Amino acid sequence: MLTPESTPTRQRILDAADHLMRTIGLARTTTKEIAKAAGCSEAALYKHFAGKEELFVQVLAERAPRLGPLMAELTADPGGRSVESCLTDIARTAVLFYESSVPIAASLFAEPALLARHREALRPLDRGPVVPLRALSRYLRAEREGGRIRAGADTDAAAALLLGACYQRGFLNCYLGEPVDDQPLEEFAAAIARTVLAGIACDQ
Amino acid sequence: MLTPESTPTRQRILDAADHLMRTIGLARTTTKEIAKAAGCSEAALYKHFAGKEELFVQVLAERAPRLGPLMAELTADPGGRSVESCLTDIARTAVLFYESSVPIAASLFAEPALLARHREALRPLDRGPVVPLRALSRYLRAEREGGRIRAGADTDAAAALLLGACYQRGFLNCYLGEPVDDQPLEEFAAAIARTVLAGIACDQ
DNA sequence: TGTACATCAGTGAACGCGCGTTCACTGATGTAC
DNA sequence: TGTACATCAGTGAACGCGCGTTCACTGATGTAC
Repeated sequence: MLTPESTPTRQRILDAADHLMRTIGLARTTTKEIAKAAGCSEAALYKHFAGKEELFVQVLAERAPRLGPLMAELTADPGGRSVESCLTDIARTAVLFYESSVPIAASLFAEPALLARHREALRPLDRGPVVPLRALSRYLRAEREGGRIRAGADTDAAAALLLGACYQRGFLNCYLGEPVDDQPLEEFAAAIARTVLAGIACDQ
Repeated sequence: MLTPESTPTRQRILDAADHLMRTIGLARTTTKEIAKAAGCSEAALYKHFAGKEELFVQVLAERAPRLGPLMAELTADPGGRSVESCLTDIARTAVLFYESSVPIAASLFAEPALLARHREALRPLDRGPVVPLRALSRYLRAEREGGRIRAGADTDAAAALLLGACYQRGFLNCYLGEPVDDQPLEEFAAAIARTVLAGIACDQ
């Protein structure tokens, strides 16, 4: 069944806008370009959205990738595998996620009014960029109670370090348009996981 | 003496553009607004710059804050103070620096053509966002040779962790328009410095 | 069943506005003789 | 010294273009009787 939100044309418009924002940039993503990419008339945009800003807000709400669910999977069964391999998986996933979300998220700084509206949509506690930080800290606390992380370890700081490194790497890859250095992703993920863990793991 | 590059009107235009990009955003920073803020006519902009894009490129080249020099200061005399207090200083400085540079740097994603031109200006090895990462890694290597950092420690990973955490915090403060959490900057800086150091410092 | 009407997604063409840019010009300062 | 001309920073007004948006309309599908 077709709810108003899942009507095919509407979805094609959102897909087209999302794709254009990533490729030609927010500033060049005009109503004309969106309509052309979606295969409809410009007028059709206004049948589905109140205006251009409203359309962008919906793209952000409905097309933004989410790291939360991915991390929930990776930390679902903490007992089965080593903390280090778990953190390595998280790091690899996080870099790729940030690489995909940075181009759109960052470009909002060019339109503060849009950024402000988007912020309102992030108010719910289970949304927004802080969620992964809290989820990782929670996972580390669980491991601390399980005795695999040192008793005095600062799990918030460890989470900020690991995800921060991934975030910066994802951002810089986009910003520089090429890999930051010649270190493969897998190696980077393993190295930061190992190094942050060295500071918080129990001595064997 | 007045070189063509330091003529007063030109400087006022650059200042005005820089200020507007930070406040009303790249998209709303029009030639009309810049001229008004700089106290000159729009036509005057074209006496000093070939066009709007050229003006923005110069703002990026001449007004972008630099973290490198600040870090050079902080790591100038490594012997005198503890590594932990040094890393704490670096973390505090880095968060503030990133907070100030994110709004403009990020908004370039809205105009990929501008981002591409800016990247060319970052080609010199002593410029660009990778410089602080390398500088911090170099400092840590020096400390490793001095015997205050463990022999096997991965200084690149440690640098990526510390500055990455600062970068993400700076970005999120701007993105969310309010502090990420209620932890004061000083506490955050101390916590991540301590935690990353725990993984790489020599056991006492 | 056929017929008359309602609903609805979507269109082509036009609209006004604000943008970046250019033009012919001005008034002040410097310079040659 | 005065005079004639050159240079230069800066201006007000206009320009065309592309943008977001709206308008009257169409053709297909659903519905009452």
